[in-house]
Amino acid sequence: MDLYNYLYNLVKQIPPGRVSTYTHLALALGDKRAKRAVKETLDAFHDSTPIPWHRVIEDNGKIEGKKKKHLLQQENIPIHKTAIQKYKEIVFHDFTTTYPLKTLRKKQLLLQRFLILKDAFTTLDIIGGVDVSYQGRDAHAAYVAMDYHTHALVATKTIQMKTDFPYIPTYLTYRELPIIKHLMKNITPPSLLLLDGHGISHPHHFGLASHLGVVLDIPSIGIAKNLLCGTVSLQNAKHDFAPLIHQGKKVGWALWPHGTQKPIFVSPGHKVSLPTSLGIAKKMCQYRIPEPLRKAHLLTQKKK
DNA sequence: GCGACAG
DNA sequence: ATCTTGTCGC
Repeated sequence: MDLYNYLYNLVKQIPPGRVSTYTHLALALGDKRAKRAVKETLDAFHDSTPIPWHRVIEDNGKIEGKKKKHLLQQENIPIHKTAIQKYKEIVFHDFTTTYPLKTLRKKQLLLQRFLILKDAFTTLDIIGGVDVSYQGRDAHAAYVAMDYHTHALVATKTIQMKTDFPYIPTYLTYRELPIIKHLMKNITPPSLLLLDGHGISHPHHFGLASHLGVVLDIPSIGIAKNLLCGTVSLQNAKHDFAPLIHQGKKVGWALWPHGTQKPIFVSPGHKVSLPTSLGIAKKMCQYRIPEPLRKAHLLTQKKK
């Protein structure tokens, strides 16, 4: 799903003499969570695509930027200072759309039925780690495989690819799935895969690590540097970890490797139990970030 | 109640 | 994630 292109086609629907807002476009994409992504996408890429980006403004009718103001005035839109006059009368929100994000959410929930949250792996030899970095729409992904017991480096691979989906909270999978799928082609499957993001500690219990685990059919664990949902149960904390609770259910752990100030958040992806996910994450931590992920991150940075 | 929200 | 320099501390 090329969401950038889908967004561009929505923007093209705004007629001259009318304006729309980041939020209305996000709703037309299917989720108001996409508001930030809409703004960032138009700000960053409007130069490289022929769309009337200047007709998209803030929800309050305020205009940021001289260039946008000038272009709107050329279309006879009355502006006083930074505010559009009678802006509510010219706001366009009657988009023709199929709400692609709603469709993706449904697919996410269908796949979630295949999720297994028990230890369902036979061996534990090779631990893989995947990380992706970006410069504009250019994505670099790296895979690092290490021996679970000796921590010896076993394999690495990096690839480059164009991204067709912006970052939207809770839809991270759809940004990174294409490049990670490509990255994992023709690779000896590891016993288990570490991913940069959440597993079941996700509003719909199906974050990046869970989604990729199911799609690739590989046991997986999510390692996140920030919380997406839930709270850390500090009253149940042990020396270096505490359970992560979301809607009354345990969905992962906050882990402080080697007494670090800021924890990492560990959650089962697929075919791994809660206790096992914590144990493996802890065992792979030489620094704050588990070693296969840390090495993968360094590789993607070097590739740019 | 409202808003924010992994990377 | 990315934009970015020096700097405080083990």
